[in-house]
Amino acid sequence: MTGKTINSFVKKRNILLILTYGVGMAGLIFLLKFIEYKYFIRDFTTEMYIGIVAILFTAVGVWVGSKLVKRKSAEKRAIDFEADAEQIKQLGISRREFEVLELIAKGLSNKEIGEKLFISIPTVKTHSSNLFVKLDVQRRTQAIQRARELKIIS
Amino acid sequence: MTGKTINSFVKKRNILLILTYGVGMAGLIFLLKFIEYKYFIRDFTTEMYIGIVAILFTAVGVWVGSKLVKRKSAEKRAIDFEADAEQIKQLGISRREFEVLELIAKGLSNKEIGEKLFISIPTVKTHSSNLFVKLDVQRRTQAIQRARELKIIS
DNA sequence: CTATTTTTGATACCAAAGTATGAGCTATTT
DNA sequence: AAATAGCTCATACTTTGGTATCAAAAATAG
Repeated sequence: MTGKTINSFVKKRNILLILTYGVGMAGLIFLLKFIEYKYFIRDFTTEMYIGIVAILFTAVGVWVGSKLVKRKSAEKRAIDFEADAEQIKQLGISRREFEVLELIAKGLSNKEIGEKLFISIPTVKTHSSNLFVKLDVQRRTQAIQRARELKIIS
Repeated sequence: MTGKTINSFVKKRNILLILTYGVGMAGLIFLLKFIEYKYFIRDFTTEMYIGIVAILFTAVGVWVGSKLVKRKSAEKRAIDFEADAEQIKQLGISRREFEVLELIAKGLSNKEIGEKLFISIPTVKTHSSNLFVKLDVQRRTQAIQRARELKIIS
């Protein structure tokens, strides 16, 4: 769950992607050569031929470009999501406290949180109170805001 | 601020975009022709020439593709943002109630909201209470959650 | 100009949230 | 075995939040 693990994962995926594109492009060139020599044998003028190449490779480029951008934003999201666990540990937030935080952010009352986690209201209050100290806030609404800033909840 | 206004705006932008790309491509083709006839005059083999065309147009395509995707997501965001005003009116949320909602979401207490808006605590309570009815919630934490779902706040 | 909505405020009361303190229990680590 | 950390719960108290009801300016629409 460390940054290095995810980074190497992303690198592997990118190498695969580039390979795929490379093979695809080579295939396209081969296809063009094949068409040129086997079927039309110079029936097309050089201009037309170049036009076809330009259109085809523009299309390939558009596809690659959109893929790359989508992948980039997906990586960004992955990195954002990863920041969570680190932050939680760094702030010393315990497992139970985090569960309470999530339910607070969902808008549950202390009573509802207690029912959902099978603990008493005083216990919920203890957890939330400790949580607020660790998040350096006074109220649960602030805790929601803060936790979202720190990306420990969505 | 209506949907139609934004849609026509977006259409205009897209037409401009396509024109720009078209002119750019035409310019590239012209440049290639220019190079072909004025400088190299068949010094390059057809294969090399096609290779250059393929690489250039792939690059153009990648650029166009990424631009298109970025524009698409930007439009999506604009549409999401527009949904706000509509929803707010549909729910009958008043200007002042919305201001209170925003400050609640920022984690402010009723007292702090009152100070910021220069109104008394009872007034803040009146607004928030009416707001909760319109959002169909019981607590301010739920209101935050609900308002985010409805995209009337970020 | 009048009708209506919005905004403002008060009072009273109850519910929920938050703090402080203390304490028992259970793993885990040293 | 002892220390540590996390989870649990209780009691008491204070603060904040939320509802209900009423009412009066102020702004806006018709």
